[in-house]
Amino acid sequence: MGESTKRKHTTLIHELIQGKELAKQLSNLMVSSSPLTNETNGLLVEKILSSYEKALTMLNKTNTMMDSNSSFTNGGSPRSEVVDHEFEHKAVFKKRKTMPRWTEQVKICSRTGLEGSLDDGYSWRKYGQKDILGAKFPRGYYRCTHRNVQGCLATKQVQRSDEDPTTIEVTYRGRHTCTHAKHLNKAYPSNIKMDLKENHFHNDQKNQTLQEKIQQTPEGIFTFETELKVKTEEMETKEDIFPWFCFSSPSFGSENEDNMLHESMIENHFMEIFSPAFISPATSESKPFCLPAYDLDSTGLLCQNIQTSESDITEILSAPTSVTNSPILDLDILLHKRDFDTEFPFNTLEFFSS
DNA sequence: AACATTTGACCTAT
DNA sequence: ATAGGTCAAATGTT
Repeated sequence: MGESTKRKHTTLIHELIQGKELAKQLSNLMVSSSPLTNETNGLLVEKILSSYEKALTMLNKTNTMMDSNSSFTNGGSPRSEVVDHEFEHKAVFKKRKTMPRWTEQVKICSRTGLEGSLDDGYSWRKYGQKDILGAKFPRGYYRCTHRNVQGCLATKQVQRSDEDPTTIEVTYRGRHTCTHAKHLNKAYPSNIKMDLKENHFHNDQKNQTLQEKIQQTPEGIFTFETELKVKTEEMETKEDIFPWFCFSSPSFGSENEDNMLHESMIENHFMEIFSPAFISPATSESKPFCLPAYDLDSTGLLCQNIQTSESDITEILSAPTSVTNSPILDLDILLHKRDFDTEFPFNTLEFFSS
């Protein structure tokens, strides 16, 4: 590469570094004010810094390559595309490492195995599963559904705890930058109780299937009594608290978008408390009171669509995402959970202690 | 067709 | 070398 081009590159890098530093200073200034009211701004700064970081990384890499490979000067060549993908790929690993990370431990009722709180208000897509050395249960890897569309890099890992199989450890990485988070939907009216009571589970055929399926469940995970407890175990990056951990925010209730998220999050949690397994709105596209399609994957966790052959049980608890033909379960099921318990007795403790 | 999960291969960090 | 994390082709579901 020519000397003048190289000098231009150096200047460009210098400018980028300066911009990055300025963004950092701005970020520091913002920390002194209320971090919650500044969440949106913080996100913005985070994005700015990330852009600078990316640009610098790419420039540095290009510089190195230009030095080592003088023929590599045509930016639009197929080779450069390959290289770009390489950057991207490596950047993913690098970025993951520096991303905010925190773990939430979700306690599940020993009798249920169903955990509504795994619905954290965002839609996730499973992209991998791994057996972890020394761990009894595999770890599931999830990324934000809107990653491709909006470049949202949030991911989570979900794994059932070894010591206490009634606990599920969810490790989040990265903050959501997408705007499609389900919790934005205000599809759930506040008069939940009334509306729910209007829906009746009166499909006897389905009921029969339910009984059969539950008895077939090898691991006896399901009952219809739920109870949940969520605790935040670890915050590795305190400023990157997941929105719905911020219930005590003094600014809660104001009109900014973030706080509206909080509000609907609480709404969702309210729903979950009543019926985590059945009315959790995790993936349903704003179709109130229709069951989302849920499944237990081999990590023992709820996931969206029902495909696992082992999980025939999910036919019971799943509903097509289409409104028109959704079988509807409602609180009646919950209200009659005792009936279910006596009708389909099985011991989930056995499962969890195995 | 579009979008989901599964799973073996591959990549990176240690 | 190995474990953990991610990719992507195959496959399933709606």
